[in-house]
Amino acid sequence: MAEKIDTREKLLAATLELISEKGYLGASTREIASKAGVSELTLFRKFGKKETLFEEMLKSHTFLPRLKELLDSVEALPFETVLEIVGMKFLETLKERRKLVKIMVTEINTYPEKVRKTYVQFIANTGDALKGYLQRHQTEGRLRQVDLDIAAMMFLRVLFNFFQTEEILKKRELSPEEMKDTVRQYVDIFLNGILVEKSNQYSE
Amino acid sequence: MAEKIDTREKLLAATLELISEKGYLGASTREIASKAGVSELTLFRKFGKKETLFEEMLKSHTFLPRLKELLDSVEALPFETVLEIVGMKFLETLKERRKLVKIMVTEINTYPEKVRKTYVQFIANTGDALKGYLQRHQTEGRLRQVDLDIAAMMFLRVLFNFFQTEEILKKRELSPEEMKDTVRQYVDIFLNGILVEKSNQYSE
DNA sequence: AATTGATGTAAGTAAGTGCTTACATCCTTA
DNA sequence: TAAGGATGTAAGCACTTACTTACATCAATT
Repeated sequence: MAEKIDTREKLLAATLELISEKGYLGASTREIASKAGVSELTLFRKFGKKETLFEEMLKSHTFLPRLKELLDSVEALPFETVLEIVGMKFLETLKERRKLVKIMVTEINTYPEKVRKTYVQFIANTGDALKGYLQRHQTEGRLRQVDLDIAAMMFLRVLFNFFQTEEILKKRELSPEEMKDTVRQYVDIFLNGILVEKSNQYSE
Repeated sequence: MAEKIDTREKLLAATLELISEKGYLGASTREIASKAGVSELTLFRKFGKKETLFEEMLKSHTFLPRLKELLDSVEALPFETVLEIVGMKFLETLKERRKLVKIMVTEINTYPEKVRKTYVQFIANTGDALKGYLQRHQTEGRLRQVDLDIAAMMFLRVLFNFFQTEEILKKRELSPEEMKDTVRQYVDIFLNGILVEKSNQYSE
């Protein structure tokens, strides 16, 4: 009877989809059940109430920012490259979890703590990992004495807002090339901003 | 009979307040009218339907980013100071329009075009003004040859996301001192990132 | 063959929603 | 003082919502 799990997951997927499109209040349990291809009663048998369904969906579609491992593997590469890789990975994860990101941004009113938790789990964790990487280089004198909490978050804030504006607000699909270009330009400015020495590759 | 206008404005204010708290669907016309201290019927007599009320509210609470004038008046000051002033002004405006900002971010699903318009009107205009300022200095060789559209927006994105995370997501009241400190650190990195010469005020 | 567990259909409930209608009460202006 | 316009109260309508109850189906397990 493998349907048991399957049904649950179909419901969770439909919930993610519909709530990201219409919001928590706009997505009715009838429609969610219908999209999942099950009866509404099944929805209530599995989750009891809509609120629980929403919570379970948030739990199940969590971010897994495996950035620490990634950073270890690219540590030897030049600064610029590492930041570009981190930036791209960050944007790609946002894109992959597009619907969840939209819900996070949109449903702060619905269940503030749960949504906040999901957000922090992803953004703050990524920020910490990035901060750790920068720290190693700061102690070796390659970076200026800026606050690395602020600096790491600054980098992610730019990317997050870029994603939010283009993909969520403007409903525009970002191509990999456009993402890469954009990340490059942000990295250029950001890196120059925290490096001790100018790289000057753009001097005319 | 000055009440005519007063009633309208009380309704618009209540709409802003309630929709920012509970979302468009969560804020009922009954509750809006009650918060405005008028009867629900009055609401419908003035606005016909909820959708119109929402639209009028968006129109009435528009951003007026008088940044161009501000930039003219501080043009002679050092770079760092100008950016700090612009950053603070930007954050202050976001704070002042806190509820509207929240609605903009939250209600993309409700009326995408209207919300987008409100957003663009504010952010893009501020970005343009800032870009103009930077451009004058770039042509005089003080700034590196970075794309100034990207650069100006980068600065605003950091601040917007900072505001969004702290004030909206974490529901934390930012003090002027904290805002000033934060802006300073972002300006420091950003400015170093676009300047031709290092300012080096942080070298140990 | 009997039992069990997951699912379905169908009908319904209580509450809330946006919005309307009918009628009354003011206050201001002519 | 009469008229008009803005507001109010009250009732209600048609609809949707989250959620429930009663009963049936059907596959896999025992």
